Amino acid sequence: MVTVREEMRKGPWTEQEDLQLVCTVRLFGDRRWDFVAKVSGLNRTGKSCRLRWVNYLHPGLKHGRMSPQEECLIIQLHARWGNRWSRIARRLPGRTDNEIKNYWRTHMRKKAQERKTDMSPSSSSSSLTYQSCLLDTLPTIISIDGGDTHDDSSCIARVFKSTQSVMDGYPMEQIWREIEAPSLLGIDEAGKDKTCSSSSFACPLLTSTTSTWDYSCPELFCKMGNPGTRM
DNA sequence: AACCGAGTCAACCGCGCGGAC
DNA sequence: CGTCCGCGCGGTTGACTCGGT
Repeated sequence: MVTVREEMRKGPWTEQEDLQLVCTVRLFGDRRWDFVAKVSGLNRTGKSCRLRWVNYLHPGLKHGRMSPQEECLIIQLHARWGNRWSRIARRLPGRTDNEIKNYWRTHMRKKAQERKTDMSPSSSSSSLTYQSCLLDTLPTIISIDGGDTHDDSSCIARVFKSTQSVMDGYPMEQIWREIEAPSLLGIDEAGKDKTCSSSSFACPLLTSTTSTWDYSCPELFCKMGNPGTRM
């Protein structure tokens, strides 16, 4: 018997692999990834399978550009929690931590570059700052985390609404310039965040505790129609 | 038409945490 | 109580796309 240890496959997923993974997850659930990886016949690690599922195949995921509301929410939540992408993602239905992380990095890099070339003091002349906006809207978010709000969708709507009104007429340009000092907000970056751990605000389709996901969800197979497609 | 740089996004890696034994 | 193992998270990388020159 030749005991050649087969190399685990890496790199982009094929349509066939996606299909295999989806079938296996349908059968066994999305918790035991090592097991799923084994029984699926995919020559992939459990980790890789989980990542593919969470970031691409999971039903309910949105793909495409962030809406202005989502952008605002990301800014606010990042100011509050820092790089806790998974936590931020739970507040954004259909978005993954990876997506948000990528989005943030892309924009931060861009804005950092812009700032480098634009260090003129006049740029900070505005008396209205993003942080002051944030202080206005923060209670809304905190009330969601802390209070036992029950209706998720109405919570989202409220946050979006309040952020939108506050951010109205406030250029994203300036926002990005000001977001580097979240400590100014008096936010406890140690992030104990006791309140949010029990929050019921998370997207029902995205929470990591969705072992009870309804496998009959038709979206899955809509998605399977165009696996791996880029936008 | 070819080249180049910036932007985007999927995927990998390493680490830490928590549960099982 | 200590060790092992699986999972989740955050950071990073690299391939691909697109727009400008």
